[in-house]
Amino acid sequence: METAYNPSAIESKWYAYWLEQKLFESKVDSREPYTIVIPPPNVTGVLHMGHMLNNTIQDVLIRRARLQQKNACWVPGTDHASIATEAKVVARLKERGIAKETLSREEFLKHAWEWTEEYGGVILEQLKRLGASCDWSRTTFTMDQHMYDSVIEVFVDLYEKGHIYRGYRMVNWDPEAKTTLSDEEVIYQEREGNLYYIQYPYTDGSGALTVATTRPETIFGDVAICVNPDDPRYTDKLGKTVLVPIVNREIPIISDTYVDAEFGTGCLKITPAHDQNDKAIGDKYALEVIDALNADATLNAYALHYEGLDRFEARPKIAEELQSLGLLLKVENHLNKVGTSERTGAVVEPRLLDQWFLKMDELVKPAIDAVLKSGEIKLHPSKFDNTYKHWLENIRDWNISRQLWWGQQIPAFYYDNTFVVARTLEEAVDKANERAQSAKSDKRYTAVDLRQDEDVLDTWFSSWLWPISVFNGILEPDNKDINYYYPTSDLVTGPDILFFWVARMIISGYEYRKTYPFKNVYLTGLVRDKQGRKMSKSLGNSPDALGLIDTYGADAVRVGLLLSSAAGNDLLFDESLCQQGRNFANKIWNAFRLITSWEVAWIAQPEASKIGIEWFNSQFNSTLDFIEDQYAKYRISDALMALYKLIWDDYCAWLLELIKPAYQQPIDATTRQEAFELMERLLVVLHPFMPFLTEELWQQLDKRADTESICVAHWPSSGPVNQELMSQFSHTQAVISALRTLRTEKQLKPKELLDIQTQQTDQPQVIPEVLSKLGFTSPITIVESAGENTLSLRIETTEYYIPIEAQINLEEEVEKLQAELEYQRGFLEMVNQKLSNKRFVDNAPEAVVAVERKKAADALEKIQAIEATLSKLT
RNA sequence: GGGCUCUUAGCUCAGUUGGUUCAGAGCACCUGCCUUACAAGCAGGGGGUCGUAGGUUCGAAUCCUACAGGGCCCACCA
Repeated sequence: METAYNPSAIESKWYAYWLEQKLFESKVDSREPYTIVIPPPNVTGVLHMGHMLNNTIQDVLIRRARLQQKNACWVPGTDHASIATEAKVVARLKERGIAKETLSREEFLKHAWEWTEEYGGVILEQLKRLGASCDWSRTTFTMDQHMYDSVIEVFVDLYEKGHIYRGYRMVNWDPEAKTTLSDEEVIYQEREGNLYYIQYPYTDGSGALTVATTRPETIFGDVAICVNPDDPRYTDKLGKTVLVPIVNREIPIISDTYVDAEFGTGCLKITPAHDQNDKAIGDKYALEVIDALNADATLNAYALHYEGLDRFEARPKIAEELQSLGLLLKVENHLNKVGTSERTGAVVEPRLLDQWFLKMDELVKPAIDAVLKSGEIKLHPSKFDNTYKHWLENIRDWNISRQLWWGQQIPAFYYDNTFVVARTLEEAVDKANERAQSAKSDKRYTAVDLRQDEDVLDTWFSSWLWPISVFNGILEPDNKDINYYYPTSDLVTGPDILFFWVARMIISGYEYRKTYPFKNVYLTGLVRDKQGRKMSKSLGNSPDALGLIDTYGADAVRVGLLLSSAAGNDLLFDESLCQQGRNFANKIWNAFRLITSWEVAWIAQPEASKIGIEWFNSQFNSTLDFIEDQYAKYRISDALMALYKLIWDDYCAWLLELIKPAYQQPIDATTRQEAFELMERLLVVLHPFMPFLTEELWQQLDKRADTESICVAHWPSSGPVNQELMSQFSHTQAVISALRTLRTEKQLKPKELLDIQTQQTDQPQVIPEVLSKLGFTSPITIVESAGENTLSLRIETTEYYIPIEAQINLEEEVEKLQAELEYQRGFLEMVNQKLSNKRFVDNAPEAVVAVERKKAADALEKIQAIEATLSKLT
């Protein structure tokens, strides 16, 4: 065996083996199911650090469940991501000189499917490199036929239940993608802008009214000027009219308490077509709506000679013209929040459009209760409860239509001046005719009379069904998969899509399965770089995920990611984390090399080995209990760290050193057997974190049948813990540590056996066999006095004081002892002071007072011992 | 603007109901070792008045208040 672990060949070998053995495939059976549905990545996405973290956690959970003999099912898949994917397809077409507008819907979709087939699923292949144990036979794409049909079914159903409606409303418009966005898809950013003070001349020629605006290009849509009714500056102006500059259109001055007299000049221009609040005021006072913008955010004919110009290009030009007209009073710098598109980054334009909405007020109720009242669903960490609650309680109707082609086309069919909602065109024709019939109309419709809505549904309107639709639970609500696997067990995702996705899945779960979609939600943190910056392409600070696997091995990367990422905490990623993972893999590799290198002989088991193994069993059991507890709390990092220490410190550093035979000496059969069994148990517990390494070693550790894999080995159960032995052992460790320190400080040769003489002052006992095995002889004798250049001194360990005999420098030692004496006297005084405090003695629990008394007694004892030693020396 | 949350060693973080075991872990760092599993290692070591200022208490990293500085979420101030 090589002296270092070399992951690359091993990883591909075992992944292929796992697939071949179908170890990740799950079928309904009588075992307890453990289900995770993957947060489907964008079908054309590539693996980044966030995915790696997220999917490693899922894999850890699913592999552990598998070892616990549960029926583990991890459903993988991808999302069609309508805006993002459509944008990419449009860009590629543009490169080839094809404009989307010149294509029919069918032609465009053909290109989109081509793209999907070309790049789709690359990310799933990359997940395999990471070791993800998904049931690939269940791979699902949100545009698969049954997934598509599920979405349509749900739309029709919700429409029929009255939850979906069509409305002419102010919506968020992305002028780049030329589609509407939901409120959640708008990201507000602070931008440096200007506040323009524009003068609107009174029609009666009595001067002008000054209005402050950040968007002078919208003056073409102005329909009124509004002031606060209590603003004394304007009370005599109410009822007058002013002229909109440039277009010279006459508009009234009105008043409403909405206007803040403190801001700007206290005058607000009302532009109902381009601002949510203006629309509200416009509606209140029955004002006209003038839309001065085109879909691509260029100005239209209302803007006269600015027609065709982009809104941001027009802005300074309009300011210039106003300046030349003498109507621009001043321009101030102004910081304001601008809504931008989550996908394209374009500045979002509020627009009045006919759109489809999902009414949320009723649907949301069970989703609130599930997390905050019944506790059916738990968020990890729970600090997200508040955020979740706030969002759901203030939820607004969801705009679910998108002006795109890539996605599920809205199943609404228009004819005459009305529409029907139906699963298919045929069904729509029938419905239209039924409706005509019941209205006693003679009119009859055929397919050519009906025209389907051009829009598609928001991507999240398909992903909110994911935990149900991957098991086909919408179309066949009683099939055996959905009944068995749903509700799923755990969901692992980032907090950035808590609203987009998690909350909505909970809503749809209660609507369509009458129960929660998952029991636990593990929210990971964001992966950031060492400086705490978000990883992004433009900063170039995002490491190549697959490159890391190539360099360090998948196991090492997994460990590196997990070691320092508590749930919900951002992870400041640094490559050194992977190094730590690699070092750990190597440590285990070498421990394995050691135990498999021994010759076995039929000799008696040394006492030290026997004790060591008994101790390690206790240590293992107590650590396993701890690990189970950490898993139960979803503290994966802590579980891993405990295991890391168990393997590195306890197994390698202590146990192996204790049982290791002398050079080229054989080992007794019992010890070797025990060491192997312990290693095997450690490998199983480690397997969820480091699947490849553990499989390799597990296979080499014993003869395994072709079909045997650590993936389906049995998770060990905890056993009894010998507390007394644990205590003795840790005491012995402390003594050894103290002795080593002494040896280092006194610069004794490493190999030199240090004769120590210990005096037991209290339980627990040191274990002489352990001391001896590790290079310290330890006749238990009491040293009464110091000889020449020899001192009986006390070495402090955590709890006890052990007299040690060693060669030392007397002067130095005296100095040290005097310092120690002073310290102890001060300490004693402090404790005595506390003990003479009546309030303390009366109020503190008995045990606490006893501890203080013991401290005092110990200190006194120490002082006396030091004084005695000093008197002998001087 | 509203709400939530955080501040503990150089870094990333544990620290449950205030009380022995509370001032910890991993990494990094320093010193000495190429000792026959592992230098991707071994042995040892130094680091913190727990953000600041008050308060409650016999006792505060822990509870309360204010302040300072981060972070997150939400919100229509033109």
